[in-house]
Amino acid sequence: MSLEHAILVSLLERPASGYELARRFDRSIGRFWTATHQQIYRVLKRMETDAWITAQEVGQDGLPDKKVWSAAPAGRAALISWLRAPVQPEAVRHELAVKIRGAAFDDEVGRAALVAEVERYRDDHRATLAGYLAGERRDFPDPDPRDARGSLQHVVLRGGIAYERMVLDWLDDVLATLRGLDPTPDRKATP
Amino acid sequence: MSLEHAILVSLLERPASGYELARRFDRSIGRFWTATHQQIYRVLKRMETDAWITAQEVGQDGLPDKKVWSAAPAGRAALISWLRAPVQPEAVRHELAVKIRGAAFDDEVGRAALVAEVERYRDDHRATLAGYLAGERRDFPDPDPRDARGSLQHVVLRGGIAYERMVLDWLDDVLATLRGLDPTPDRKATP
DNA sequence: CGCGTCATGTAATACGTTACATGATTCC
DNA sequence: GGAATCATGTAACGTATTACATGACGCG
Repeated sequence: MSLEHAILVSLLERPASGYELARRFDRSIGRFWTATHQQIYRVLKRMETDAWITAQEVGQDGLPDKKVWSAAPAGRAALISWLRAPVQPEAVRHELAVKIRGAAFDDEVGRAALVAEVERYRDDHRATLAGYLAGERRDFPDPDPRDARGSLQHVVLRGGIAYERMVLDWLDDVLATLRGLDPTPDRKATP
Repeated sequence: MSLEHAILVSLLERPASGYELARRFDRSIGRFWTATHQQIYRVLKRMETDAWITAQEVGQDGLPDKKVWSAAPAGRAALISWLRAPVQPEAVRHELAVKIRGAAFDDEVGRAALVAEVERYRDDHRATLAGYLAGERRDFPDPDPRDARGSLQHVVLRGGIAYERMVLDWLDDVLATLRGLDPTPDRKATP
């Protein structure tokens, strides 16, 4: 597991409150690691008892105080030891692929619904790609290879961009395939 | 959730015992949905009580009897209603991306270890791609657009192939980036 | 004055992972 | 004779998701 580690990386990049972390997990870090605020608060609590992070209370004008968390030396050490451990193979969960193979057992109506869903899904990914490209122009207009942190953030972003482009091409392939099918459902398995 | 649905698609494609399903989830279906035998047995039990699937006891020479599961009409109906529901956005978990961004806070030794890990990871993905391409040559040597089931299985496989190619290209980019870094860890966050 | 956002949580339930368990067969 | 595979599970634990809860502030 490594929500802890994703949080440590984020806090090393810049200290943050639990709420701010949750928003980062909705935006930039969410590109490669998702988490909800409930998970984050629970893990922050555990990390504090382990002395991986320390809080600083910060008063705000008109808003309740917030606890700004920073990575402590023990947290940095835990992160580094995890960084040097072998990468676990990813657990793949691709719901759309299940639906596509399932479409063999649905009829014309269901296939049309799936085509519409794939188009909507493609629109989402187009928007994600546009957001990544805008972020790249904003954050990396003039890459500096001596800036390790920036170079690493940039290569992860390029991975997101490559992923989205691949998905968009594949979704075009999926749509062409779905549209080219005979409209009769496959009933071989239940005659 | 949709382990149930992945199982239904698999059983509609071909009835199977729990054990056979677990092996499919290690191989072909595992490309886009992973599950262990413990999960599968638990879900099969639930699906049987819901009358989504039915078992047929099959005796085997020298081996214990096996229960061969098939999708029942209620299961097919449940699958079709799920197929027509909106696709949920995927929850992304990309451990390697976390490690890459974390590498900004590790030193030369840690970066070298990460380079070695990325190379190993790239070898795994090369092997996966080779396996997909071999499967494509074996199962789809002469695609027939009138075969809906085959066309849909094939487009999902092409998605896997496109994904692996994208990952391999990106890993080359990652390696070039890691090798081009200044070997000093980034300590701005913990001065 | 109601809605959205900032900010922080608890509780219940569902899901996933790891380890353990059993017993037969086939292959080397 | 030992290892691997077939076949089916149970138990314990940890993680994730969903719903619920609270309260202050700012905007229109």
